[in-house]
Order: sequence, then C-alpha cells, then structure tokens
Amino acid sequence: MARVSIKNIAEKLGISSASVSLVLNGKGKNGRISEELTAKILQTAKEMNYRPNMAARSLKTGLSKTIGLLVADVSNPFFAKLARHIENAADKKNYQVMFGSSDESCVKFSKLANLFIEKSVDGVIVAPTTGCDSVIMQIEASGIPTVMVDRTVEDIPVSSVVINNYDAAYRVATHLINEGCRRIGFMAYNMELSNIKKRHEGYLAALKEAGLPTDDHLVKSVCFENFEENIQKELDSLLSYNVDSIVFATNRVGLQSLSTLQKSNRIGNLKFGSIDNPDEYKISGIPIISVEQPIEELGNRALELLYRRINDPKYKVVETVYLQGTLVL
Amino acid sequence: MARVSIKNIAEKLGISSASVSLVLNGKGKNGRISEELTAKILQTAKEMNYRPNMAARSLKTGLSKTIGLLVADVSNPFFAKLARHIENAADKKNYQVMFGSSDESCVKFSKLANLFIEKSVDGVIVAPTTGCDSVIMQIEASGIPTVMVDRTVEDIPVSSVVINNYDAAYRVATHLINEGCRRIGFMAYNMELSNIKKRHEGYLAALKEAGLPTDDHLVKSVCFENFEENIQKELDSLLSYNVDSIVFATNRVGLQSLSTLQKSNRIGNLKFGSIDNPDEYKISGIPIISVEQPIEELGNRALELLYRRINDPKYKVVETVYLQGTLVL
DNA sequence: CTGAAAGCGCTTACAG
DNA sequence: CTGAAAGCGCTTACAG
Repeated sequence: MARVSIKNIAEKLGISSASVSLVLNGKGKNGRISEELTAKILQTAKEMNYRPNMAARSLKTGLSKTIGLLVADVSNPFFAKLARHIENAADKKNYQVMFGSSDESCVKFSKLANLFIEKSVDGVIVAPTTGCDSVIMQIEASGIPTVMVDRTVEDIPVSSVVINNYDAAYRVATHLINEGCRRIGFMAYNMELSNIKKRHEGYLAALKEAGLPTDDHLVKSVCFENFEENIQKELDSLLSYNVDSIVFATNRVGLQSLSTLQKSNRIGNLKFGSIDNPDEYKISGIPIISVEQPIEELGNRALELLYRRINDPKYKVVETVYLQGTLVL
Repeated sequence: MARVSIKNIAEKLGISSASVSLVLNGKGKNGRISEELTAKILQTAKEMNYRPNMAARSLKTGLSKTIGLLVADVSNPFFAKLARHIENAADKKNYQVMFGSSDESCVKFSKLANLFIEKSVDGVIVAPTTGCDSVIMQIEASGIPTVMVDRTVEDIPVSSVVINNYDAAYRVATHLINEGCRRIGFMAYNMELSNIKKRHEGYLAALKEAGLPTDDHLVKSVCFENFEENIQKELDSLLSYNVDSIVFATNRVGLQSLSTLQKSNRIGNLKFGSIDNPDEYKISGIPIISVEQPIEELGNRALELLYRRINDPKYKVVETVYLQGTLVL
C-alpha cells in the first residue's frame, strides 16, 4: 500500500540514497556507480515496485512533466481533437496534459490559469478568450512558457499557432460568390475573438473584391449564453433579409444553424460555407464549402514551440505561425 | 519571476512560517492567530501575489487535488463530452483533471496508469480496455481510488458507472423489428469490451424474443486498426447477406459506416439503430433509432463515487451503477 | 567509486 | 496566542 521510496531501497541495500537516485535517473555513468551496484539497484527497485514520487521530484527540480491546456470547451469537436493531438505530441516528450475549459469566460480562464501555476505545470497552451491578455502575461511572469493556439492576441509578446483565418473566410466566401451567391450572410459568435474577427474581415474582403455591397444586417454575432435560441433568432433575421447563402464562422455556429434549419425545413436552396469542417458536416448530406483546419499540425506546432521554450529558458523569440486551411467542397 | 513562498511572507512580517501557513489554510481560527495578525498575513500574501506550491503541499499531505481520466480516445465525441462533464463536476470539488487516451491498448493504458500513480493523483476514472484488470488493481493497490465508467470489469472489486447496455441494444433491435425489419445486422468493434458484449447480448435477445433466427454472418466486429477499410469490408459483407437494417454498437462504428454508405450511395431503404446518439446523427438527415446516453450523469456519478472514496479511505463499498439510456427516434 | 547533508516549500505535532 | 523543528521524497553539490 505505502509507496516505496528511494530511501527504502537504499536501506535494503545498505547504501546511500544518493546512489540510488543517481542510478534511477540514469546518471550512474561517468564512472560514478560500479556496474554491479547499478544492476543491484535497478533490480531491487523493480522487485520493490518502486515508482518515483513526482511531487517530491517536482518540488526539488521545479519540473512537473505536465503541461496545461486551456481551451474554450474540450467537448467541442475542434478542441477535443486538438487536445488529442497535443496529448500525442506531449506524450512523445514524456509530458502529460491537464486540461481546463474556459467557456470563453475570462474569470474561469483566470482561475484555471492560476491552478496551472500552482501545480507548477512546465508550460501551457491556451486558446485565449477576450480580455485575458493580462492573465496570459501573468502565467509568463510566473516563469511558465505559454503559447497560444487557434487564436492570438496581437499586443502581447507570446507566440501563437493559428490558421490563416482571413484567407480561409475569403476563400469560402469567394467560392460562394463564384457559385452565383449574391446575398451572403455571415454568422459568428463573438466578434472580439481574434480568429473570428479575421474571418469576418476575410468575408468582407471577398464581397468587396467581387463588387458586392456589404450589409450589416447580413452579419450576425450570437452570444454564448442561450446559444440555441439566439441562433434561431439570427437565422430568422438572415432569412428575412433574403440571404441566398450563409458563411458560418465556426463549427459550433454551423452545426447549430444547420440543425435548426433542418428541423424547420428551411434549408431550401441555401448554400453554405464554413470555417472548420467537423465530422458532422461530412455526414450531414448537406453540401457545405468549408475550410478544414490542420488540427494535428496546430497541436504539433504549438507543442513544439512550447517545448523549445521549456528546454531553453533563454529562448525568447516570439513568433506567430500561420497554417493554411484546406478548401473542401 | 521567482515565486514567493510562505517563508518570504513570514520573513517580511517577522513571524514564523507556521503562522502564515495556518492562516492561509483557514486554520487560524480556534483562537489560534489573532485577528490583526490574520488580516496582516492575508493582506501581505495578496500584495506579494503569493501562490501555494502544490508540489510541496502534495508531498507533505499526499494530496494533489488532481484526478486522472483514462479513456479510449478523448477526441471521440462521447469521451470528449464525458471529459467535459467530469471536468465540471471535479471543478466543483476543487479538483483538476489530467487525461490520457489508451487507444484500447493495454500497454498504453498501463503506461498512463503508472504516470497517474507517479503524479499522485487523488483518484482515477477509467474506461477499462480489454486485459487491463490487473492494471486497475495496481492503481488501487497503490492507494488511489479508482472508478470505471462506460465499461465495467466484472471480476474485480472496483465500482463502475455504466448504462444498461443490454437493455439499450435490446430496445433498439426490438424497435427495428417492430418496424418490420427481419434481417438485422450488428456492427461492433471489439466484442471483448464489457459494454459491447452486453450490447451484443441485448441484440440477440431481441431477435430471439421475436422468433427471428440469429445468424453469425450478420454480426461483425472490426478492429481498431485500419478502421475505415475494415468497416467498408464488413459493410460489403453485411449487404451481400441482404440485411434490411443495421444496429451500430457505438457512435464511432455508426458514423464511419454511415459515412461509407453515404459516399457509395448505398443507404437505400436500410434502417439503422445505434447505441449512443452523437450530434452527427442529429444533423445527418438519416433516420436512426438510437439510445442516447446520459453522459453528464455518467460523469457526475463517477466523480461522486470517486469523491466519496477519496474522502473516506475506509469506505470500501463496491457498486455498479446502471443508468438508463433514452430511446430517440 | 560512494556517503552525508542540505534544501525544495509546505504542514503539523509539540513546546512554550 | 506564537515559534522552532521535523519531515514528506527527492536531487545535487560537496567531501572524501
């Protein structure tokens, strides 16, 4: 029941715990510990079923071999996949991941960030929500490398990995235009998030380039609370303005909208575009022009940047990595 | 940059670190520390931006305020939602969650379990995979309460929270029969998992009760590797045996199958049933009779059982909680 | 080649 | 009402 410690092993063998620690950490070389002792220690450790106590090690070394992942909602398929890819990448470097969902609330975000700090995670990957800039800087200030993913905050010196959101929306909208759409709605859920803002800009740029008028009535932003009802309301509004197509800024918005439209049998001849291409679309039977995000790559790159900083505290380069999404018809 | 410790606060105030610790832990009452000192300590802690070091606390108390969640794959929508609900429930009790995906591999499962032990999580929630019984017992043996979720292993004394899988499959199959189906296929992916096994039994029972013959050719189990191709192959086989309907044992099997059938335009007059009702179905437009799992409740109950055991080491009751799924047409 | 010792930041009995 | 001290399980300079 009680865990066996390095000291237990040392006592059993009648040697010092220093030797045991050294061997168990593979630092027995450099002519330090004799081969036979090394072997004996290793064997005894195995026999006694020794397992290092990370809390003790972490206290001493300051490293926990854990990273924190702070997203908007792990159950959102985008973040769920991202979490999985980050898990995989982290595992390769012998890190485990602890997660938290902010629900786009700055208060929750801050609470979770503080817990990560208290638990001495070695680094954190965050999908920043509006207004959390200072929280991110606090994480960094307490010595924990941080990288942003999916979204970025431009005025803080922290690296990020995002897709080219402007371009993604631009391509989707342009495609719809080429298919003959003239009144294209845009449905988002929080215009203040960097990624959404860029998507909005890309959408507008496509319209302008095609010489189409932009119309504020065709741009909707629903809030996170009462999501379902709000979507319904904004859809009603869009339809009353006679849109012939809608661009969804995120999978969540898209899924809820499609589901609402389908229920009320109002899909008709509407065309759809979307940033992010969740599995749901693939099976929906509804043709949707979407930009699929390279989620695995997002996760890998974020972890890479983080790992670099964890292992080299002097490395201070701040970069924003833009990945290209793929247009899927 | 450097974190401030209890000692720093004590020095600044010219008092002992014991007093600081007591106050910060809310144990300053019992006439222990004077009101003014208490106030002064609290204020100084805030001023200096003190944050407890969990590694140190954990080393001393043996508690990490962290639980481990070990599922098959966090990116699977079922587990992603489960993770989220467990996160919420854990948060209410001031626990954070660390996760890992086993990919149904016993080796990975064991590796992750060991990491959880090393990191001294206070408890773990697992979706057991085949052959991991002994690993679960090891977790328990190292003093960490464990509860199983979604699946159970009957011959080990560990509590679990599952849905009534037998009943769920029985209801789905019966419903198909009532709708006139006579050749009902069953598509699963690992017949050795407790939940899948039960679902298979429920399916068989429904056929028997209706006086329909059971036919091994109509029961398929694909393996985790080369998932897509295998599904394709087994679907071909099922169709060649002239099924008029298929029951999918899990969302993953169902989604892949539907997507494959849809691509090759072979949905035709087939009817479908499924255990688990992911959002994908709702939007697919394909009518599917499914049993929706009470995922939130699964998570809540699992955490509840775990919490009980964490807080009362003497509590040894082993129970299996069966929740009822909801038939959705 | 090996051991004794200090210290990471906490908590908690113990002594006053 | 408060302080001095031990100890959780490690790692790592230091001394030999």
